Amino acid sequence: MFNRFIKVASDLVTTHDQIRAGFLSIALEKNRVSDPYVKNALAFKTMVQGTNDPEDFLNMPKIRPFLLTASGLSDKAMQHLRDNDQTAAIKELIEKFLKPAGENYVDEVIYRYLLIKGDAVGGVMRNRIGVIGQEKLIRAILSCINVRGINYSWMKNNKQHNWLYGENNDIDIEKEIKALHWMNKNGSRILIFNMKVPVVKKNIDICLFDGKSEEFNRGKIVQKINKAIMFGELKGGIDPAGADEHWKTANTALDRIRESFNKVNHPVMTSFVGAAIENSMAVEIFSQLQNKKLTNAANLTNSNQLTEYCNWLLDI
Amino acid sequence: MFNRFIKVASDLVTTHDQIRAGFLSIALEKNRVSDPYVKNALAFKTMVQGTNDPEDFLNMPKIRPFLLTASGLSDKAMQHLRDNDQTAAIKELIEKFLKPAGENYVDEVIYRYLLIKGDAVGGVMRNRIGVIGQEKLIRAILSCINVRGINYSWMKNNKQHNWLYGENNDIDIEKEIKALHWMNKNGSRILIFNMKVPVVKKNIDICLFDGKSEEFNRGKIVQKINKAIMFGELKGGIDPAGADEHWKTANTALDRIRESFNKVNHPVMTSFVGAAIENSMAVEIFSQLQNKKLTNAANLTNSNQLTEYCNWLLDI
DNA sequence: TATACTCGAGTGA
DNA sequence: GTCACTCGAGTAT
Repeated sequence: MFNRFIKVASDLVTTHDQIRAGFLSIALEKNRVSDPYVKNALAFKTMVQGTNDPEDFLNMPKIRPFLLTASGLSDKAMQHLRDNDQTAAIKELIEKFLKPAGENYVDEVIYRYLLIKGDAVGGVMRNRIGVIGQEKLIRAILSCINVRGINYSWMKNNKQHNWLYGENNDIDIEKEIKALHWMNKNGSRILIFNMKVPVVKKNIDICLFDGKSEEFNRGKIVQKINKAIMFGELKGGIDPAGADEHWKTANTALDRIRESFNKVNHPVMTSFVGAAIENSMAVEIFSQLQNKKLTNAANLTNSNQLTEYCNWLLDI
Repeated sequence: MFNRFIKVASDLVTTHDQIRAGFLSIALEKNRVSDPYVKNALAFKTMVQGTNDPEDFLNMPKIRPFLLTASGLSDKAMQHLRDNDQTAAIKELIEKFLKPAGENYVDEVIYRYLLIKGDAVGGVMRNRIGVIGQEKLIRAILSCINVRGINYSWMKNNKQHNWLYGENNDIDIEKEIKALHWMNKNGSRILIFNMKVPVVKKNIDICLFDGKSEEFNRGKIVQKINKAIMFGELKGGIDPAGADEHWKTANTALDRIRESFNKVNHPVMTSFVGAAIENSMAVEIFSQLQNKKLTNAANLTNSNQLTEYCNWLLDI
């Protein structure tokens, strides 16, 4: 059996309480992320004291980035635009919105800046939520390692590429772990997070290789097809409305992994860990587990399933 | 051959110019969508004139929705929270951010409201972009119909379910079309957009059925397995960074369609139309076209490919 | 540096 | 109510 705590498909489904908790923590974090933009707006308000007309903004090169945002351009959009597109956007902002606002033109430009940056805050948040999911998984793995008294080493998420000896008082190291190494009954194991795997030509969240610590070789182990053991997709988001959407993405990603490794005659195991699992996708996941398309799975918000998944990961 | 204008994979790739144009039109539209929120903020500012302290807000029930937003809660999040969660969020907003802001507490609450609503503006925009993509496809189909002098009828996107005779001066009807009907050499055809198909248990963007207009039967034709001809996924977004992400989603969606109809022994054709197509996914799409997993495809921003796709749709 | 990762803000059937 | 659609705001490798 793949996971003792997944006996029927519905065991995979996320509870309402977990969803509520997830959205609450998003709101808290969003307030922190918002802070600098509030400050920017206040600073802008000070900087443009003394102007009498929105046209005056055009003579203040320092506020161009602020105006570009206020004119509706995300940083992402700007990468695809030319300088004159951007200047045109600012002029349109002034003509269409700031001049009609009359004496309220300062509020108008600040309000528009904040609306556009609010979308940016959303983007930053989504990345954070993903990182937090990864940290939660790593923390769970470390807990299993510690409970079982397994010796391990870990590598930081920087360019040093040196293994650090795993201590028992390893508080908060999940925030800086790129890779883990340990031994099990089958041999030496290296687990890497978020790595581009050349055979697939794609990034993969969870990558398990057979290899001694020195075989990590500055990340080059990902090129050794024969060392690959298991790959997993991790989805840390809690939104039930996004659950099926992101499972569809993960499903294609996992298919690409299987196909790429089958093509080089080295089939690998695959797994899925998700925080937002709804009924209909749970049925698909469970069915893939039964027919062994998927080797293992867990709901990230279910500590039993997660522990079971981590122990399996440590043992294969 | 599937499409005369797709001879090699790279023919599918979106040009830089189209990407630029897409982001420019997003910025324009975003400014329009932002407008009401700017007005809300100005209205709030007026309403709270006369308050001296953020605590005063607690006695103004009318501004509770505004405060909820300012406290970091999206409308989506609120669906998953209880009343006391929401009240707690407002109290935290006041204690943690508004009181520390001192006499600037009104600006602070307005700025936070706008940042959170900015994320909402992003959400509204994404839905609009999707709708605009659908309208672009429908317009292209109508153009082909008109150029070829095909008689057609169409049904509005409402509960009436009556067929309207297609005129040649059909300006802007793409905005209200739910379904189209016409005849071709193979029989009577009904094309429905954005319908849940029971066999798949999922919504599908483009649904082509064999059926006389009366067989539409208030949408019940989607239950007639034998009437199904072709299903397509449409992705109207322009962002190249999202291209592979959304193609992965579409790919699983198309797989579900094929599997569901194969299971009931009625294989159907499938197709993909996308505005953001990058090289690597173009290779996958082209390969699926060659091995006939995918029956046809087009880049929504390439009018040759799109016209070819629409004519194919009218003829199958 | 090209490429593809993070996920929920909306919406509607 | 339930479910799953829209897509780009960021980010990183």
